[in-house]
Amino acid sequence: MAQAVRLGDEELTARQQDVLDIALSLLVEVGDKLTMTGVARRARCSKESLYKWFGDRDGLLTAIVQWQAAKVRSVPVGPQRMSREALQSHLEQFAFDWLKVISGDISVALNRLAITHAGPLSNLGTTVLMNGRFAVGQRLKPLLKAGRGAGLLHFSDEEEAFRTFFGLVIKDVQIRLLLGEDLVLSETDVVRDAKRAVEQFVTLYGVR
Amino acid sequence: MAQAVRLGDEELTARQQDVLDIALSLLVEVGDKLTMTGVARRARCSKESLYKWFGDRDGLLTAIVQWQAAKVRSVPVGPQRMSREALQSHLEQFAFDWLKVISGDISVALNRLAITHAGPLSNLGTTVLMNGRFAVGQRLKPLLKAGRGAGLLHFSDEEEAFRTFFGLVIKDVQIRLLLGEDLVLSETDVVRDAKRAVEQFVTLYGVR
DNA sequence: AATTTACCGAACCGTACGGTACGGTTCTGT
DNA sequence: ACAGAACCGTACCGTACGGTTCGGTAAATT
Repeated sequence: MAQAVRLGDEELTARQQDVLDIALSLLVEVGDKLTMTGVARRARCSKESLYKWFGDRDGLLTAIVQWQAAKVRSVPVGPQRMSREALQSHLEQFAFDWLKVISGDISVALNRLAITHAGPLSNLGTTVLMNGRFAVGQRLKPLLKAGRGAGLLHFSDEEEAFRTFFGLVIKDVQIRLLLGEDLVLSETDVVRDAKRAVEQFVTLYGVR
Repeated sequence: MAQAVRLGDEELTARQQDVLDIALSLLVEVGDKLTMTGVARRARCSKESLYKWFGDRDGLLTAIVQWQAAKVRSVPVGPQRMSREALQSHLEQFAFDWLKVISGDISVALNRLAITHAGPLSNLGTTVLMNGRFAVGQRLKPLLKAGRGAGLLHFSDEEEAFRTFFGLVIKDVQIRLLLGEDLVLSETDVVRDAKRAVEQFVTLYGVR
């Protein structure tokens, strides 16, 4: 038996992980027209295996989302001593990474998928929300609190501060991409936008 | 022949307008599971008429979006003399209205629909973008420029100023709603958020 | 070697839905 | 009053796709 990786309550063999990667790339190409037959053909596996592994189509889609989410988890920033420059630099790095992810093909495809199947029937929307906006909040808030602890930031409600950071960084980028606008963000664009967002955030929440 | 209303290159009879309203309400209920048979049954018309009037399913969806967009157009604000209080009040009103629309069932349903069918094949995404984000920009920018003309605001790039306003007002509300989160915004919530967004915007772009 | 397990490929089934055809009915204009 | 257009309701067709079944194959297990 090949190496298995735990994911939620399931464990995935290497083969199944490969299939999920292939299915994800296919999803990026064809969007919601992703079909079980198509996945099977591209992954050179049988539909029977897909149903055996993932239950049904919704199970496959959920597995794709969770598998991608598991890959994205990154290291949390520790609440170390914060200089003003270090805080600014961390925030810029954060904004940069986030913008990069949000504007990537994979993020757009997964968010489209989850939005399409949003509703009480499927939990895809919840999953994407938890692994997207929520997870980012969990990683940013310690940084904000460290900044406040060092006397560099001032805010009473960390959730509200985070949501403002969200707005300043993402602006209208995500909705425009989701609606299909051909918006190309060069590396320098992203760097500039991230810097400006942090600058504005510090203007609003910075001390002195 | 009943009264006809021009819409794009088409003109719609009163009956067709009724059908579009009914189709829209059905869309809000069932989302992307909207079916031609369902529309025909709810609207008490024949499928044949639907196809005669709107061509195909995509034509019906496009007509729904355009019909709603035509109803939403509101009066532009004139570039009158601006006091600081008047500008602030106008911006707050603007933010309030916008948040209200974005968080409404109809906006969520139409944006979901357009995102689902985004891509080079259908222009639904473009239509929603043009009548949503773009139209709002066209209405807000004169207000911003009037504020700048009165020496109350400072910015070099009005597009950038608008996008910042967008981020501060909408924050994560739209994406959370699109992903199916059961987010209830009371009237007082919206008022408070709109005020805070304008306050922050003025902090960033206000003079003195 | 025999048996079990896991898988592939392909054929197959059921159904939902987009789109069309057609007979009957109401509306409209002369 | 009458003709014709517009429309309703429904039956029907074709297809795409989710899901199932089955025969064949190769590797692992006993």
